[in-house]
Amino acid sequence: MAKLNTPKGTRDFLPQQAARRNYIFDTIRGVFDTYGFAPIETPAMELTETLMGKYGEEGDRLIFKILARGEKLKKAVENNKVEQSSEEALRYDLTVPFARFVVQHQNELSFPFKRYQIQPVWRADRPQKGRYREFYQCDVDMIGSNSLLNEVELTQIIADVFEKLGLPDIAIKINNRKILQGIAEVIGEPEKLIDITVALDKLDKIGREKVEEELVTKGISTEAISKLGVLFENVSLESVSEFVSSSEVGLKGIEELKNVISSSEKLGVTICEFDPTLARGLNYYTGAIFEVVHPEFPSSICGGGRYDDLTGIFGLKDVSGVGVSFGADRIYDLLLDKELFPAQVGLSAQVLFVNFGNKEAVQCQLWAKELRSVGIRTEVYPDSAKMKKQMKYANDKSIPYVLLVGDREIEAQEPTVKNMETGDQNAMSIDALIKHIQ
RNA sequence: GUGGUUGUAGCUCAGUUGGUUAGAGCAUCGGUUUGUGGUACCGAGGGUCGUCGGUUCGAGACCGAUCUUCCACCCCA
Repeated sequence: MAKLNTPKGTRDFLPQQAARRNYIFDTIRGVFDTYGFAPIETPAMELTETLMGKYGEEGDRLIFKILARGEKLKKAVENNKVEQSSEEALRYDLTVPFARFVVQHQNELSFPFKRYQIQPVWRADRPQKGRYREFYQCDVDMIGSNSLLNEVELTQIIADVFEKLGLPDIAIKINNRKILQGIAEVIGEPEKLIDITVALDKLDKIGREKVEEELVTKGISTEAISKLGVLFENVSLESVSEFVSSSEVGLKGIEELKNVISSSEKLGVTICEFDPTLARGLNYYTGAIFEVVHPEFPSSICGGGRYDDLTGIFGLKDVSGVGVSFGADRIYDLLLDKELFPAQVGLSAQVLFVNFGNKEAVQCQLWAKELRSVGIRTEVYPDSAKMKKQMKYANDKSIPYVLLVGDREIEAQEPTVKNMETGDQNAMSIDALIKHIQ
């Protein structure tokens, strides 16, 4: 057999895996529906210019560019051009395409606009555990409303989704970019917000010294770094509030954060926790930022935040949005590790008709039609293969009832029904079988 | 993009310091059983040892490159 493989970081999904993935998508979609979000879809590829510059330097590098074709490629090669990519690139996430979508269709939408979108995205990243080059994001966003009610609704949605998936032991880590901005202001380095937040994000991972080293390499003054000192020792909500008390933006962030956490708690969502080191590299966040983690999984399984200016880049000012993205592939890996997939996910047919030959198969098709009309999942084996093969097929697919239809059964108008679990079998009319199964 | 790691049958893996025709279990297919699966027994198919190049009389084993896997960075769902 020829050596076959899917491209790096991409996978095939066998029937059971696909069924389990659908279970995740269906669960998430079900929750989104109950909050009144509407589904949309956008193309797998966007114009390169739509994507570039929205994700920071790192993000831009990971965008899959599509090669130019035909004459354009020929010319580029002939002229020794470095740039041989076309105008198109595969989408890197669903949020930026959504912003483009909103601006482009602003006159056809009514605001605040609540949408969800479950589609694959592509990143030219190095694959590792829980990290793929093609993966599905399940995005839910509301745009055109500044209200913190939206943030609260998102924490409810997150809690609902993971409750339904049997994963209540998650934590929603919350921070606010305004607080981080306040910190940057207080230490006198407001321009270095991104560098400071990214470095701070690693505090629990690499420790204070390494963070300070990184800050130095980013050109932040030692004076500013020493001012940060207090935060390294005590990063409670109180200490951070105190730290940013001279910054208007910082205080606003604290206020928003407290509001979201306490409002969520009143609605029974008690898994939110303030994490001042949560930064998230995506440049476009301006307010609340979220990340959902599970103690037994190395990376976040859901993340998002508020973005005030994203549509501004495409020419629509003063429209704020907030949303989160569920990482279906990581959730899949986690559910698999913890063996949390319900057993009935991916059940095949309930009934298989064994095929004895053309004449008998016609009777099977007629009876199968009756069973299907009342919603019983039914197959007719397509070939009059050996009985052993057909029984094995039913056994392999865990089909609980096998129906044998030969001359005797047609004569009596009652198929022989075999219960594959007990091995018992007896003649039964189709009506009796329907009653028995239902 | 940086550093490391992995690759032998569909899957999980053996393969002695380089030495004839590379093995096992599971899976698949066939038979024992032409109207009976899940157990048992018998048998069969399936591998240019990831790929290309090098060292050697001789390479699955050694060296180099490349691809892939996984891991740590970076970043992120």
